[in-house]
Amino acid sequence: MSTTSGKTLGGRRAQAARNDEVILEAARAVFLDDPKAPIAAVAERAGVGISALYRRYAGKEDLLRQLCHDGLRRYVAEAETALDEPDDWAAFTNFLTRVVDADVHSLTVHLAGTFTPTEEMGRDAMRAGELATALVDRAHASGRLRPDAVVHDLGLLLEACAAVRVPDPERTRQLRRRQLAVLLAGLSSVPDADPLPGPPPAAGEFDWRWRRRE
Amino acid sequence: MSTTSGKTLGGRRAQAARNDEVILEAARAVFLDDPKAPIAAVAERAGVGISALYRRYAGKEDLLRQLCHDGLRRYVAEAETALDEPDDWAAFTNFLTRVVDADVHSLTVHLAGTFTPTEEMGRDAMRAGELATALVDRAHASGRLRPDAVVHDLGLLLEACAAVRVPDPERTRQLRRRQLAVLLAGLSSVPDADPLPGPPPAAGEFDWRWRRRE
DNA sequence: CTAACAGTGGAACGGATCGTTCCGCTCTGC
DNA sequence: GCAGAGCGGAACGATCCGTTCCACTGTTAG
Repeated sequence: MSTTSGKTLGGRRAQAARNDEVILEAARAVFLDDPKAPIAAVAERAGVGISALYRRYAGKEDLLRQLCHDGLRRYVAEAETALDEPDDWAAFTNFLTRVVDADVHSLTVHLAGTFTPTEEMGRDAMRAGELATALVDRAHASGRLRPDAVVHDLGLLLEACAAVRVPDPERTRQLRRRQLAVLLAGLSSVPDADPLPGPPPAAGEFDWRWRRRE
Repeated sequence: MSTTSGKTLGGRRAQAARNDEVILEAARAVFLDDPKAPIAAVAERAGVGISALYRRYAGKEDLLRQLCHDGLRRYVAEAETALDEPDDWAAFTNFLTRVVDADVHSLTVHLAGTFTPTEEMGRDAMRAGELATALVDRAHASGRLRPDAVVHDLGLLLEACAAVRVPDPERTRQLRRRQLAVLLAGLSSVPDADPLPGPPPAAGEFDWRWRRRE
């Protein structure tokens, strides 16, 4: 193998570099399945020892934080991509489909509270909120989103989809798409529908998860 | 206080009888909030010692089983009540509203797997399935339920509502009603709607929770 | 060729949690 | 007044889990 500082590395270095990916992937899979899985489960799933984990992350909290932040960035990225779509309603539905498929909700909200967030995460979360608002505004403009739906109804919607879980991941994805279809149908404007009940979900009502667990 | 074997008891006996209720209520509240809360939390919430608990139940599993069975019976009772309603669609929606309000789903599905079920529970679960099917059939007959919705879509729906959680219980109820409204709107038949995607949820797909945790 | 070392596996440790038991106390019912 | 039902809560033992530590291995610089 090449030993110089070229692109491809052989031996230990290469294995180490590959482990970076393998470990992150394993962590995603494990914590997606169970937000409070032990760290040893991640190592086992990755097929490495525990040391390989602690060499890369200061502790469990560090790993969780990174994972959550990745999820948040994914959310923002999907929103930005969706905003490029010319059709207002399609932008809205495509965004939700992508986010549900990627299980971003489990990576962000369900992991919150298990670590102290960074300031950058706060900024990203704010940006995420702005982008979501923009998507909802455009969906309203298209006339296909029922007028009494608000941004924070997305929180309910994503929670509902993330709650669908069966052992098989692919089947989970299918059932979530079905759930999403029902919810989107329910959020579509129809001539004379009863208005949605109760005070609509408000800004701070879902932040409680982000506060440090007691 | 009367000491004879009349209806009202005074002193210790009365306190003990009252504790029966208090403890069950506390257990419901605690395990509804967190399915794997420690038993001590129940005792604390009830304002009694741990002994008072173990005097009534052989162990945690016993308590959980009873709680879950109660939830199942409640589900059946609500379904039977709903079936008395003449209007087919109203029977369907009223049933769901009652079940969601009572948080029956958290009492049954979310507690499953933490104990070995009894045969009677199996029978009740089967009866619950039959009643739910009857309600869905009538809803279909009314023409207001979209034709491609199936019984087991109720599982998704209830899961979605149970997933809504905020610290305040009353607010939780409001938000769940809103979620339910969206879902019911989505399940309502409209002239030319896209069919729901994917193979519909099937019979055995939600039973995995009832299998003993590995 | 070899000494230093980055990278690793996994045993071991210490703390936390939780179900259950047990003992001593109180107050009732006879 | 006494036997005992009912109870509070400390104590115990079993897990579980995050983190540390050490011995080992293959690589790489010189």
